[in-house]
Amino acid sequence: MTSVEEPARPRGRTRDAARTRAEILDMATQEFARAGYDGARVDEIAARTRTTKRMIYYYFGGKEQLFTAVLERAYGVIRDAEQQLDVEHLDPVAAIRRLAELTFDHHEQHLDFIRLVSIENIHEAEHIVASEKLAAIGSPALDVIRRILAAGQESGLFTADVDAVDLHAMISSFCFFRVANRHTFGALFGRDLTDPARREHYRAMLGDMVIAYLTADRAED
Amino acid sequence: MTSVEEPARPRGRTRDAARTRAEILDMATQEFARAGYDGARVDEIAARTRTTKRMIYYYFGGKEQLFTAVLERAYGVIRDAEQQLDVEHLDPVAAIRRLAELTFDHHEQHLDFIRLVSIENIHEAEHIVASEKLAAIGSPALDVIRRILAAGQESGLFTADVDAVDLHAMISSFCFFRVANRHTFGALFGRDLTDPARREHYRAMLGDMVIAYLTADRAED
DNA sequence: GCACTAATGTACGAACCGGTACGTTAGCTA
DNA sequence: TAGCTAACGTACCGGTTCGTACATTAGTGC
Repeated sequence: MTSVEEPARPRGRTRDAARTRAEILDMATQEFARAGYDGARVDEIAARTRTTKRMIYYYFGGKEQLFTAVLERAYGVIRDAEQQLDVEHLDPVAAIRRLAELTFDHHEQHLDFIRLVSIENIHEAEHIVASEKLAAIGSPALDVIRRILAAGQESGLFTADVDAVDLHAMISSFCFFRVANRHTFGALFGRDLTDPARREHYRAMLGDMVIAYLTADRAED
Repeated sequence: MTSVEEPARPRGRTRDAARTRAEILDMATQEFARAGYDGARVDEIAARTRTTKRMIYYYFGGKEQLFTAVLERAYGVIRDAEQQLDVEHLDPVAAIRRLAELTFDHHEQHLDFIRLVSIENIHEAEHIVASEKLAAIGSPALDVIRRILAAGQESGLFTADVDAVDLHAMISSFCFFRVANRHTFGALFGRDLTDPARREHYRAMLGDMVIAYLTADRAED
């Protein structure tokens, strides 16, 4: 990728199945994220690789399967990142805040992934549903949230009656919306939600919101 | 739309520019929302109207302009609904909660609109940016939020340092995500965020979250 | 009732695009 | 080094799809 190719081999197309496959996946990710499933062009993906369209069909079978493979890899990256989570040594409040911040950062750093998820939702998650890999991918983050939540609720720190899935949805909502809808939001309300100058503001706002919700005084209930 | 057509006119195509235009717009909204911009088929839109493809080009010019017209009308509907907002007679806490609930309901009732917004974001809001109508559409809801927020902050009820745009983003995030991403979320986490049985739960959760955030004890700051 | 135009229908073209038939070669193995 | 196969390239096909040229008619104004 970093212009290291000519020196290694003078001319003749070397054969490297793994590299070719990975290169197709990389370019396909970019193209699908750029234009959506129907807007993406198989020829365009091929043109950006060092191989030809023929190889896309050779390795993946077709456009549909290629998109599924792109999704599988993208979700795999997320899952791997979630497995690195290390927040359980913190007290529940700090742990949840840290988790929210990491989710925030992750969304910001994986713009292509956010687009792929939006696109997949337009297609009603049909590729995910049909994928065996994605059916069983699980979510390490959910387990982490579950344990922190249990600790916080047991100690009486957390008053809210939520489970891990709902809390995950709450955190993801804000992170996802901020990135995915920044174009229409910016155009209509004149505010760029991803302006670096406001990044810390929104990151703190998310943490404040989640903690306020979890620890709110619920005397009135 | 309710099978009232044959009795009125026996056969010959009656001419009604307004009706034809509106019918095209209706079907285009459905088709674009169903399949995305590139996935939508002009022929399919035409087939669902009582007129022909020719009329789409006659009235709108092309696919691109048709999509812009669809967006313009969809956003117009939202704006009109927002102008009906009547919550300022309530105290700030109740007013914000009510506003959040109305936003929640509105998202749930306009699934096509949510999809169109997702699609427009994939295209980086290019149609909105290019539309004069949408550039000047404004947001009545923002003004309402601004006033409630000012009242709440002045009285000391609201401790959070947010402005109307950010609060609107917070509320919209949850409402939008719940509907727009329900397919991938459901497939991956096994929970249907739009299950009617959980509707009240999420509606209350949103209100709780926003109010908790706005009124949180910020002694530690 | 005549003329004019807005509104509508038909038929078709040309480019695009996913997919494939067919041929070739690098590199490993025996 | 001969032979075999995974890996690759070229050229092309056929259906799809946006868009339009051309013909027609309903309704309106005079």
